[in-house]
Amino acid sequence: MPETARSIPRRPENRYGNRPTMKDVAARAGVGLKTVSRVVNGEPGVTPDTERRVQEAIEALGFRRNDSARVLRKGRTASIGLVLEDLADPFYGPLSRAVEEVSRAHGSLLINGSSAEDPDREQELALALCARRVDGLVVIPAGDDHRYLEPEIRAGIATVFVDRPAGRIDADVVLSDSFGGARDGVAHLIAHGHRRIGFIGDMPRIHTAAERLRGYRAAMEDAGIAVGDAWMSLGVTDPERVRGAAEDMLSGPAPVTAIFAGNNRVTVTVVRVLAEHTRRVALVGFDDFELADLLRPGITVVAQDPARLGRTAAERLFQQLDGSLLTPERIELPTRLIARGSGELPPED
Amino acid sequence: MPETARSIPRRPENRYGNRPTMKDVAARAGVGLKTVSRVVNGEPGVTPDTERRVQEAIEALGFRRNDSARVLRKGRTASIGLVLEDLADPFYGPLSRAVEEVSRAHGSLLINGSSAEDPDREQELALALCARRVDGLVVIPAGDDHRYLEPEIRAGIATVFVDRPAGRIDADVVLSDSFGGARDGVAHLIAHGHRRIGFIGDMPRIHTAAERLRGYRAAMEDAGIAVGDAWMSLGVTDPERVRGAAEDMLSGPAPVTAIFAGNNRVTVTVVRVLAEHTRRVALVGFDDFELADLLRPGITVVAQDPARLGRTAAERLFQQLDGSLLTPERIELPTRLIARGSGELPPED
DNA sequence: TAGAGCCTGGACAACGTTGTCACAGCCGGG
DNA sequence: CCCGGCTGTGACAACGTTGTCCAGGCTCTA
Repeated sequence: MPETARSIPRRPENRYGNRPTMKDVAARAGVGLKTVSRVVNGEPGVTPDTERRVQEAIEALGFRRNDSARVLRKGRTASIGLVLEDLADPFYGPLSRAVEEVSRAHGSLLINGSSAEDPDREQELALALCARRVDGLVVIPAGDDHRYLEPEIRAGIATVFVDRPAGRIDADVVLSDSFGGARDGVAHLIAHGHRRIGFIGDMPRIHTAAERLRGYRAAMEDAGIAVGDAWMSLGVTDPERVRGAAEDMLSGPAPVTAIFAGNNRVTVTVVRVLAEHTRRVALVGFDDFELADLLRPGITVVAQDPARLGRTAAERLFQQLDGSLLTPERIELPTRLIARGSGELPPED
Repeated sequence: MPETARSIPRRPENRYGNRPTMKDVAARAGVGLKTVSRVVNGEPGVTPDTERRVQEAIEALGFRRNDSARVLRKGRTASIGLVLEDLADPFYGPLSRAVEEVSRAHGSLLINGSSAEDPDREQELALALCARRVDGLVVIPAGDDHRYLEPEIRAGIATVFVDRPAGRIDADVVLSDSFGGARDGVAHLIAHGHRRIGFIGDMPRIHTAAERLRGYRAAMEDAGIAVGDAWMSLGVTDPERVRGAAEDMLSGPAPVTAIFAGNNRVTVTVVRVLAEHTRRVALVGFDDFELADLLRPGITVVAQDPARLGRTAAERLFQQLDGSLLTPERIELPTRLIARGSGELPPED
């Protein structure tokens, strides 16, 4: 009596391309399922001899534990998510690398994605990561309303925001001191004799951009300088428009003699524009960038420490996970002014 | 008779901090488990009225599907892994961003990690990703033996290597034409009159480094120039030693009049060294980098297209997954010489 | 040598989801 | 009025692992 296909409990080709499971290993080694589990996890209570047999079977079958099942059972995924603005932005390289290092030190993997500065995409990404049940989330906000994360946080997903604060929820935040940095940078220009100082920055709906603008205003006010109508350019971000904004400030009857650039992309564009002018215009940029010291003159910058931002955030995340359940806090890291020449040029009319 | 604790089927605080499950949603909506599943997955066959009730329950409880369980059941994780050398290296930013974009277009998440150029760490990472049952793997090799991936590939994990070839296994590979690029770059220097040309590159055990060296030798040989003993520096990689190597080539009785730099980190260091010398030395670097055009002179480079590398690799990966099960192939992308000044300087003794 | 205690190993349920299948109710045609 | 099919719904098993618990065999002591 041949067995019919019907009578065989279907094992439909095991969709991971037919991977061996612990059951298979157990059968081959002639031991129980749990014993294999113990060997795989290095749990005690297995005779050396049994262990060897199991190891051989694992080797022979090419078994690798299925972490999905493990996660389902244990509830911890040993992975954290990172939502950033753009993986390709050099500012975020060291930041994510630092997050990764800390994560690795805690035995976690890093899952990440770019929001491309789009709030909807940020939300979509963050929630997808939550559906994977990452243990924690490091978010560089694109949007300004993060209430959508409330149920997740309540459900125990650790969360830290970096570089920009969270919107409308109470959460851990790690920031650079954008206000103070910008104020110092502008004050530096003022100290070198400038009065007509331009500011080019990102959209003020971005917190850091707003803070830097505030720092600019504060420094000007401290020096008793009234800000000219045409000295500020807000919300321009693509190179062409930054270029236009810079040209505008540099022309007219009373052109600026110095420019403060709100982030490194703006700085670089401004450097290009200034290279085309004969008049020497002073420049201080927010954010350091590679080769800033090699240009002539070197570019004076207000430097953040992206690696430290990332490290601090990630460490805070794992503190949350360790249960040292601190109340949400706002951590501001100091910036550092690096004088390289461009910020020390005297005014030239 | 009060129920005793024993008699209650244990629901031990549900370790995801107590997340609602489909069961909870079903109970609340007064429907069956499977109906909730149907609603969540947008499957047909649910009355609008029932669907509304379920949606309300989902909303009220803050339910989010547990993808771990889903993965366990379905066998596809909708995520791919990327093992790269260093997240913080600007060369890999656009590459990983491109992989991410393609991945996203296919509805997959990206999990990544840095090997830090350490073969063991590469293996550890790749296997950890396999244990998570990523659907596919994009690897920038650090090591030169990838046989450890054989069981995984057999088990159905799609795999593509980028930037450097796989070692000792037959797999898809996407590369830049390092040999041709280096040959062209060196030929460019020769065309501008140089005969004594130095080469500073990475360890020849790295395939790209070896290929670039080969390109250098080929160009020199084509021009009938015998390579001087002191003209080559291989395997130096940290800035201090690159600096030393450059200084060595630039001193002595017959110093080089031009340098070919094997990758962008070397190029940048060489730029720094040359800036300290009065003698004008020509320079061509492999890899483009931001601001190369702003330096004086601008730096002539052999440019790769990292985004295209990443995109090509990721697309190939998803082709493997789609089942258009092409045989492993080696794809070489062309490089492009960008003349900016430093490579066109005439020899100066 | 019997009993207590320890050590090794295995049976079984549970994690939260989805695929399979069956069933109830309804409709229209014969 | 009956029957076949169609539609919406739910019960149940299975995915691969780990935690719990118990059994059997061993050693050690009285």
